[in-house]
Amino acid sequence: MSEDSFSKARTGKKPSIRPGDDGDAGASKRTGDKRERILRAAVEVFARQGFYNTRVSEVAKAAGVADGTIYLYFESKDQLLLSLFEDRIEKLLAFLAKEVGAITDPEQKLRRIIELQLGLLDGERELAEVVTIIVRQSNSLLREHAAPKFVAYLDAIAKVVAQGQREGAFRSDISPHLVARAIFGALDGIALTWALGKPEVGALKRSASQLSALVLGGIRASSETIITALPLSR
Amino acid sequence: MSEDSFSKARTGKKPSIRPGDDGDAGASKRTGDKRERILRAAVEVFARQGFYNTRVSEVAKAAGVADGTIYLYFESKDQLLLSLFEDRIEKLLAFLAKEVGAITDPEQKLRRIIELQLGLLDGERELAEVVTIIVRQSNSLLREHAAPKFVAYLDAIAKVVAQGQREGAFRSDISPHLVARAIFGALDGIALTWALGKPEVGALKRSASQLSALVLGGIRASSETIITALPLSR
Amino acid sequence: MSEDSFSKARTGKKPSIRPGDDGDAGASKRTGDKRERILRAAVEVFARQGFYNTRVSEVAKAAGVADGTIYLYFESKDQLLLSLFEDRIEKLLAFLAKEVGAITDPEQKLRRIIELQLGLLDGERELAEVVTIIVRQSNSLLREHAAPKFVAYLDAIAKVVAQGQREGAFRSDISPHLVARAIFGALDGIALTWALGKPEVGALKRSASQLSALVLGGIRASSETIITALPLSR
Amino acid sequence: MSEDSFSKARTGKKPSIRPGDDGDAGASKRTGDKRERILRAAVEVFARQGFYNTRVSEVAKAAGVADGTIYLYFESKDQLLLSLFEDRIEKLLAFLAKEVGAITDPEQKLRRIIELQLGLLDGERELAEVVTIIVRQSNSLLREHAAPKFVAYLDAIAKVVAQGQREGAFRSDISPHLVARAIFGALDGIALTWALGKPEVGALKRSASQLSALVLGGIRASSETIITALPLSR
DNA sequence: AATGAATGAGAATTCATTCAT
DNA sequence: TATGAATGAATTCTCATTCAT
Repeated sequence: MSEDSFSKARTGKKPSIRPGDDGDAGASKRTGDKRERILRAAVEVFARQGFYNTRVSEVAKAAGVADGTIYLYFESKDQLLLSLFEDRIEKLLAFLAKEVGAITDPEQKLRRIIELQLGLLDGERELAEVVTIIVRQSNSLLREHAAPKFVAYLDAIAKVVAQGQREGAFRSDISPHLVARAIFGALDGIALTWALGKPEVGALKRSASQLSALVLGGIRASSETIITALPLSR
Repeated sequence: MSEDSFSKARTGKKPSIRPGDDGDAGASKRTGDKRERILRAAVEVFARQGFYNTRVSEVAKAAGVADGTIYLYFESKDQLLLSLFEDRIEKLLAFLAKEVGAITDPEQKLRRIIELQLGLLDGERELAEVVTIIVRQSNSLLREHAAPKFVAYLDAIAKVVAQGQREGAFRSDISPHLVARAIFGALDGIALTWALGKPEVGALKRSASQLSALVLGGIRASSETIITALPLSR
Repeated sequence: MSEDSFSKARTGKKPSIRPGDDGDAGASKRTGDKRERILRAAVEVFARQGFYNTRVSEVAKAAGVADGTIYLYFESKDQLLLSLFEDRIEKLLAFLAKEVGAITDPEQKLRRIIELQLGLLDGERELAEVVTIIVRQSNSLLREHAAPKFVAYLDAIAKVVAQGQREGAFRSDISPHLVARAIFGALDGIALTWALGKPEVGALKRSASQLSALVLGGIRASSETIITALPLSR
Repeated sequence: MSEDSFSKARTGKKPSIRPGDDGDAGASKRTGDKRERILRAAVEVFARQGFYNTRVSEVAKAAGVADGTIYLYFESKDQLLLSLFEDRIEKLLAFLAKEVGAITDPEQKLRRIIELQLGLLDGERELAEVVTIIVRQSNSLLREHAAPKFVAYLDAIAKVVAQGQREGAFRSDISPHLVARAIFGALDGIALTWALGKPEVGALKRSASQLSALVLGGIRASSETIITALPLSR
């Protein structure tokens, strides 16, 4: 169901040497600093206005740098979005590994993941936003460049589901990947409508716990028999 | 968390009398025909390339009309997207009412809705695509103009959930609206990943039945007690 | 978690910081220089081809800048014309004040004004052209934006006439403002036909002195009695 | 001080046979009727909005015909303006000949001309408007196509002045053509400022008589000696 | 490294003109 | 003849990207 180009540079003339385009998260003194400032500004502005409705100059302004500076760190506006995504999802995966790795119960793991993506954990809200933002912006970006990372994220969720199935806690008749997608989508949908309405933190928290209930109710092994007894489609 | 205007036409001068602005779905010979052709072309192209990566001229070409013709039927590119959304979601709601109205069992209703949005019902795939497409393109559009219709769609789903709760078939400790959003999001997520991969109808069908299983397992009344016995969040 | 503006662009977002918007006539190295170059090019091209028959790109070319550069200094093509008018008429008024202020005799003052508008004074021809050009291009511009300045110019002429009347040098039975308009119109008409034919400087000079003779003959106090003795209209 | 293209047709494909493009003023039953209606509508709309700010469709609407119909009578929008001018100025000249021919006194003749161009004579206001309108719209039109007719009009005025000079009523040291241009310009300027302000017929009438006084005072033979005794320019 | 003025390709939109009915 | 829906060339304006300082 989706789409676009995300290729063509407007004029041409690829830049050559950029100061700190190491892709390394570790911020060096000046460089990484600025790169990070730009990324942070980009998340904020893209989240508010959308990628296509954001001018590079707006990101620059929000980052407190000159327009041209952005091109010292990123090849193009598209690359900026892509870098943003890769950089953040990597951190998200790392965070996930750490957070979830410490938990043994699959159910608790899923709760944690849900809270994480809804930005309810610590100061990691920004991390969470990026995934959602990117997915909503450019399918072409997603399709052509970011898909692997995105898939890795979904895989991480799926792995938890698979674990639950192995341990007998979760029903086995549903594909872990489907569950992962459904969870991701549900989270995305909740975030969307939450953003469309009047954002209210309490509501989001409540949604998180209800979604957990819903999802866990759905995959808990006990549901299995009943479900399969019904005709699945018409 | 969001953004834009979706208002001003370039100059002004609203086209007052448009050839076929009857709003009638039945395409008359010349008139409704052309408007409809443009809408159909737009769905297709927007779905493939995304709204922002689609040139008006591309829609025109796909519709087999001249660029200018588009502006005989729609005020602007933005309005085209908006009209598309309003026109289709209305039909979707009507279709939903008809399809779902004939069913009494809430569970079966939800299955039907899921199949509908995944475009698995008859030739109504296009109807379904539009909702997903628009939601992915412009939040501002959604927020400022299309939100009411979108909400109506979610409400229709929520109503089914509420019915199930009243009848005692579904657990009552989860907000029907949350369920609606979650279902919508899950469907959207599934459609997205389906589109990102190599679209294969069988897979989508399987996903539909699994998602039904997941969701129904999650909201069936039997899940209730178990869930609430667990700590809802960390 | 959201996005775009959809507000674009085409219309809003006033260029806030323009490179050289000092309004200062003295061209600094880069800045005022370019704005001034564009204005000068605009006068020239508009004068030759007319506002509506001039493409922005033609002005750009004449100014030796890129098309987009024009929009760094002026909001739109219309604004360029308006700015041109305001900028120049202001200078014209200033020049008028200086030139005419030094003269005491009202008759001599009028002569000077006539010469000024015909572009016979020094290198001030360009100043003069603008007034004539704008008046001929857009009534709406004149009506909606430039009228005050234009009126100020006419007022300046009227003031001289009024002075002459007070001093008894000019007849008092004709409205100073009417005289001002007539003089302006006559000058404009002369310039027009001069431009329509084969421009020849000598001719313009002769015209100036003859027009002075005509006008002064018409408003000199001595004419008064004779005139009023005749039936003014049918 | 002048300009434009007035040439290029937008697409091409010159029409071939038009119903009533005889250039004949005598309106045939259907044809001339419609042609005349279009012309009248054009004067009105062009006068109000200016040629370049008027859409062909607006003229059509004002004339109560379809857009395409205009092209049955006129080759192009440009040609419409041109035809308008030629048609009307011819009538204006004829009217002038009749009106002025009946008068012997040059002074009275000039008064009459002034009143005519200000649209103060009978129902001939429209005739008068056209001259003023065209002169303000497209110099290129004037320069390339209408100049001869326009010159004929100015000549008619000049002739009256020359007659007065021959008869000794007007001073001989001013070129009749210059006087003609000055009168034309003054009238034009008065009409312009009248239109820019709040049109009020009384004011226009008063202006006419004052302008007559001014002009006649300026060219009456009695002014001569005094004038020439002064230095004409700096 | 950083800046931000300048660039110019690209895109939406308009509107004179055509032509099938 | 008349119509007006359709056409598509032309034009303004935007904004990602460059590069001289």
